[in-house]
Amino acid sequence: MSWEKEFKEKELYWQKKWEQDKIFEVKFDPGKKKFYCLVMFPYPSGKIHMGHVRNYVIGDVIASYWRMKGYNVIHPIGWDAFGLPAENAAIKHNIHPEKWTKDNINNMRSQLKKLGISYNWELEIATCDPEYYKWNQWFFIKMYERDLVYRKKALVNWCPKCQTVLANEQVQQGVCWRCDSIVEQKELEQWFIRITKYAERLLEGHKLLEGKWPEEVLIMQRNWIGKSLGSEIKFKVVNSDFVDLDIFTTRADTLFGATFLAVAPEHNFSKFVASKNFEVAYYLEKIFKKPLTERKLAKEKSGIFSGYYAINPINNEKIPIYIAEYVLMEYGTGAIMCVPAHDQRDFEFAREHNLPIREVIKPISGSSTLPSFAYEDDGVMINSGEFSGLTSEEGRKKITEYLKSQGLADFKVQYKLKDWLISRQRYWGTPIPVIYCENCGVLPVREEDLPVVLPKNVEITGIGESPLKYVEDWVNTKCYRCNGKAKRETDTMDTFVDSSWYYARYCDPKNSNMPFDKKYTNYWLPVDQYIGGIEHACMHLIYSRFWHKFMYDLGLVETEEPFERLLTQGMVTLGGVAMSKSRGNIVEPDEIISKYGADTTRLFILFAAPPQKQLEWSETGVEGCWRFINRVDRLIRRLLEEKNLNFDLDYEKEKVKLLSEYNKLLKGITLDIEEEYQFNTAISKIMEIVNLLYSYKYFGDDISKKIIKELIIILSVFTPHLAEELWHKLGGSKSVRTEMFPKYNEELIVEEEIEIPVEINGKLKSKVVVKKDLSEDDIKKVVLNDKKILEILKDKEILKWIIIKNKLVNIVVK
RNA sequence: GCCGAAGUGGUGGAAUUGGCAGACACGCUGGUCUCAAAAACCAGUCCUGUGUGAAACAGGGUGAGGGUUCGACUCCCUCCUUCGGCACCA
Repeated sequence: MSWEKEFKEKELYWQKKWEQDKIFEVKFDPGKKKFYCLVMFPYPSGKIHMGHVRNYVIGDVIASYWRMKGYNVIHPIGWDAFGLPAENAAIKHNIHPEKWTKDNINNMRSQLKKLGISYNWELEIATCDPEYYKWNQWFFIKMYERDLVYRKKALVNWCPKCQTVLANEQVQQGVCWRCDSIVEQKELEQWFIRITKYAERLLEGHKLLEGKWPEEVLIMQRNWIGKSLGSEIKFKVVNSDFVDLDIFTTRADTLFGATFLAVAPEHNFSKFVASKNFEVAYYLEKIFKKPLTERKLAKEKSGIFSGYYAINPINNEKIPIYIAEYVLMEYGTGAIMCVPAHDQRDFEFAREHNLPIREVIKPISGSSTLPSFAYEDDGVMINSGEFSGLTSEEGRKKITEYLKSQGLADFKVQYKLKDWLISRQRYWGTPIPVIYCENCGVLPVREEDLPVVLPKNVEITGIGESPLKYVEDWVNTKCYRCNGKAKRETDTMDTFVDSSWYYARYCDPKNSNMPFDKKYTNYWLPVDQYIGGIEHACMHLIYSRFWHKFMYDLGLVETEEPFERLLTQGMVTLGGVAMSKSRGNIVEPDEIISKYGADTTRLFILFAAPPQKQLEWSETGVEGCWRFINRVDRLIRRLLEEKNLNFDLDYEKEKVKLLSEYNKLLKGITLDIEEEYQFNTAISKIMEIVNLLYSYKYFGDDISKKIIKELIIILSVFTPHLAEELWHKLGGSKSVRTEMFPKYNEELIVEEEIEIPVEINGKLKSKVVVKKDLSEDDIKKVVLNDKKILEILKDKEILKWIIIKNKLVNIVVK
């Protein structure tokens, strides 16, 4: 049998052995310091891809390292099992979503096991399991009780031919993915979670994460939450039943420059006007026909005069009110004051509709961009009555305070973050636990009636309304209050709900009385290291932070934040672009593993790039890693054969040198893993250790034997199968993965003599060897004895000596 | 448009955070071994020039240009390119 084949069989052998011996089994032990290593759980799409492999291999390095540092490590895995693709598969292949999902899970589980990752499989969960989603429903009810969920009308994508709601990903360039009909917008009553109530706390929490999460992610979240400090100002509407319009602005200092108001087409004021004015009604109808996405992309500033005027509260000026497409209903109040001189959008609108542009802010230094463009920066107020002369910053405060005293304004904090729409008109998700009673109205399901189990006897065709609507014996139920007729909510929850708290469920995955027992979560949480793709920066990582804070408020968890440290890994690419089916540039993990084995695959993925960066797949690089594995194997064979050592006089010196080099490298490896996640450089240092051993003159002595033993332990973090095999070859009886990671010994890093570079005017000219910590004067003497330096200095005048001890000498000459 | 990250040999990537640029690999070239090949091993490999049997030496070089400094891949300014996020947020 070839060695490759033999090695691959060895891998399977060890995987089985680890499982049998339960060496990774989780041990709840409050007396021991813990480490929670979590990778973002996969969606069971069918088979694992290289991105998964990278994610899980990185996770395994971290989990293994801390386990071998003596921490009690929890390293769970599970399945984000609800979602649309299962329904699409059902439509396409006439297979039940549950069957499709479970088949995929079984397949992917066995694929994952081939990687030799140290998971706690006994904690495995799947979110489509009623024992799991029961608690989604439970949390929903707790939120309902605390007024954190509510129902309101919202737009959905509607295919008029299929008579069904479409998810955003089922709308392709504005048409239905199945029948190519043009997609329409339709209003439906839907459930929302009041996440905006937590906006401030989500921002506050960032303080705890600084330095532990990638700065980039924190910035993305901050922008997503989008906090603005401003003012809400009342404008009275002249001669109408509509008394006033509230507007939000961050630029109260420009109030004197407001020459008109604009309101969103969806605003009640617009509807009010449309009811009286045919032209406006026609305009709105035209606007509402356009899909929302298209409207948002429109560059021209369309709008129509409402026929009404408002009173600017600061100067009692009468200004026209427009209905304008560019005003968004979902932000602020849906109405704005328009200051064309100091806002580019208002400026463009004013130009198109011939409205006056009045300058009220002058730059403090430099010149204004007017009249070509709006001047949007802060400055000094002009043409602003008694407020003229104030800076923008003072003006915002003074004007708002003044109007506040008249009851016409107040300071206001605005967020871009919107409430979380969780209703999905889908089958394969958590049923929203609500019933609609003919007498009692909307009622949450009682806790004791949970879970509301998803019925299995459905037909999924992709046509018609939500599949659940047609399951009559499920939809029709009784009201627990009046015993009258009631219907169940047929919408299911967004799958981001499932992934918002799964990390806590892992701590107590089989609990049927509560989501989890605090006894366990208080020990295991927070997650010490979370690993996943950066694409989750804003959705998943905000939702789960919110959910955690909600659990904190319920008293279920003790920490403010769920994830202590975050590592966002880069994509795996081929030809410089992400692997994808449509591009046809996919490398199948299964094929690579069966060709080269798991260890080679792991090693390449870790070695080819630092984890945060993009990783370009390279078959030759993989082969190089396979050769390295062989090189290590040969080293151990050599050790077992080696004999007849002649210890010469230089033995002592060589030994000290080897130990010094080794400890230096080991120190580097430790720092690379622990602090920098630099697995690529950690591996390069391992390679250096191997090279060092190969060239060691007294290979086979006690020192080299000891280093080899430690080398194998270090290797077990990266290439566990190889390490286990070699460990046993050298007589190990227990698993190498349960050994302690070697500690470097600073004292053994001895460098009595150091070579330091000598520069002249900053250019490297020579090198001298000196004793460590030699005094500056003595270094000078050595340098002035150096032939090359003397030659150069012959006809030069020395201006300055720069001597950095043990590092470098630079002579400045003329 | 705004925010962010990055730009280093033929390639992936290093550089103790301001101190010897190119570690460790891949690839390539030459050699050893072999009937041959693979593997392995040894040597070379940033560019240019002078030079030679081999060597050696000089100069240049981290996207471009400027600056700070004895000294810059690293800090500051301007610009270019690539990638990511947000995008009429008042």
